[in-house]
Amino acid sequence: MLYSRYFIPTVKETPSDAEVVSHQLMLRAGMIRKLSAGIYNYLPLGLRSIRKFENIVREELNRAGAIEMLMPSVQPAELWQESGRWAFYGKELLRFKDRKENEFCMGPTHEEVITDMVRREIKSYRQMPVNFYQIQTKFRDEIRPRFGLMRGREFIMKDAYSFDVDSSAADCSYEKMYQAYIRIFERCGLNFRAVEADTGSIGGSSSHEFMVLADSGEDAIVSCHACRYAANVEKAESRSPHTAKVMEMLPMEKTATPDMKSIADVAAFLGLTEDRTIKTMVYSSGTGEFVMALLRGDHELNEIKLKNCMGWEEIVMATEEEILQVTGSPVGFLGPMDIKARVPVIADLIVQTMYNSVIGANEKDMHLINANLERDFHVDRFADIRNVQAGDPCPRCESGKLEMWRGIEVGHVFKLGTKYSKSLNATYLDANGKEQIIFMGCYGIGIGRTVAAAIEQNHDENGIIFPVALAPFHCSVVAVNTKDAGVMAAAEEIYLKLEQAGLEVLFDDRDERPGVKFKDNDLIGIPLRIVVGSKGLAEGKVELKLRKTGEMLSLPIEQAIEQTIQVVQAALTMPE
RNA sequence: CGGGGAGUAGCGCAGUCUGGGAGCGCAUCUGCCUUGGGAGCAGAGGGUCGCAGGUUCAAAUCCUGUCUCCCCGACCA
Repeated sequence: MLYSRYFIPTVKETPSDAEVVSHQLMLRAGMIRKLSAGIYNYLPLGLRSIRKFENIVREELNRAGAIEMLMPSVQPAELWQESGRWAFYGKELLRFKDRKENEFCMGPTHEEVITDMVRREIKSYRQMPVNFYQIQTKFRDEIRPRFGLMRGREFIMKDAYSFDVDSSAADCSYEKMYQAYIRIFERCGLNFRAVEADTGSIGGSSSHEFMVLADSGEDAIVSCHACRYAANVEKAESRSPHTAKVMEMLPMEKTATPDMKSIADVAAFLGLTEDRTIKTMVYSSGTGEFVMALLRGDHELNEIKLKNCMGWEEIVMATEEEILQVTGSPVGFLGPMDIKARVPVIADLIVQTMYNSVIGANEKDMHLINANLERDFHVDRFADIRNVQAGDPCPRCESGKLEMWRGIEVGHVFKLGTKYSKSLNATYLDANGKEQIIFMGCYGIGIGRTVAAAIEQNHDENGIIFPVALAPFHCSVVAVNTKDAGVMAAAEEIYLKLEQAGLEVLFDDRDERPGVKFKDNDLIGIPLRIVVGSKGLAEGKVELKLRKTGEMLSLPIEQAIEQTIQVVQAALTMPE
């Protein structure tokens, strides 16, 4: 490709509305341009990287036996009404009517459409297992799109759906996809973890997320340093505490803590560490039910765990008025004693092991010290309702401790069970001619998000450092001075030879000063660069520079070509 | 949806408080010059100041409304 005839509108200054590095660099490198909030044009260079990744996904899914198809992005409301999600999905589902006043939506995901197709076409156990996938544009009207391709409203997603005769066959399909995902992200050279995850609104029995590790990630994940356990913090289990040694209970006293509303304030005021306090929080189901949650003062409540524990569909923090109604106390001094309304009290497991704690007196400006379980206050149920912390013991192995990371969710696999096949009545006849419900799994990969995550993980102050597998071009050839006929001839020859070898080459033939070309080549992240200049050429040499290491080699032309080909091929070789 | 911020040339911004010539840097175009890390000189083009209404002799600037975008939060494969 001739740079001068291609279209790479690079930008020197960082656009003011881009916050994270991948967004900034994709804009600066001329890969994307915003059309509207969360909606982007993919410019030629950006599209090349996206296609690269799509093809890796295709190759690995085909290898795993999945079958590609394509579903429409516009979907009829009836299917969503049938599955029950028309009412449930909320404003994220973009709805509209056609000229005949029939209701439609832009597909945010395709469980309904694929299940509808399958229930019409798959009738026999002989037709399974089967796994359909597509790479297609989704639309989700996110409350707050941000970070460029990281969280768009319109975005490209690979979604796959497996159909099996029973639960154990479905587990097998799930495992295949899980392994395919590992290969996909490994081929991209990404540093990632597969973690246990909450199933959220998609539902189903269990799921794993594939997380690219990056400080800018929106998710917190933990992994055990000793065993394979890894989980999203939303889901990560805290190990039930060893039974603590029994301590002598001191007499409880009420003490004034004027205006001390936070745990930090109270602990400091009383001269104690935060782990000696118990904090009390009130949550609502949004439908008039409340729960009081007790946690050790230095711990954080995990709303998802509490929600699941209560069996609620929604969970929201109670408002100050609601708290006053329920407890009779203003926020900041809550405790489980003498509460006005009868609400369940759920305490984190570790509260069982606490003695002589500080707890809100349920009265303005008052706390209790030396409060003890059972003697002084009652708990209805103990449950794991806190977020794990870095350094916590691993819930699966004896010696491990949990490490904490930030991650970008690039893939998610779910065991759906019969959630959709049941509501949409997708059944088959088994070997005995008996009707059975199909078992499903679904599997997503954010295409644009993965490319963005790769940039998030691979960049420096000069720009993107693409892994070879995702680079829009494998290498570039830079002619330092385009007016020098010898330089141009040599550069062109190198360019042609590399292309003949099957490499994707960007030939920077622009009539620009060298500095401009170097800056642009660095910015757009081409892994290898051959620079042809008059000085080196006089000695028959050119320069080969590796974007990643900055390593610079002065080599004879043929050798530079050979090495470039070798490096690219080595990087692209598929595992096994 | 709550809180905060911003819309002035393709990009980054000043000007708005205190009303009166629409500006700066980069980019673009022309010419000269230059060619190993975003050069230099000279010249040129480009903006109904987000939109609508109001106040005024006069509005980018004051008032009202409205739209869009960004950040934080809640929310979310």
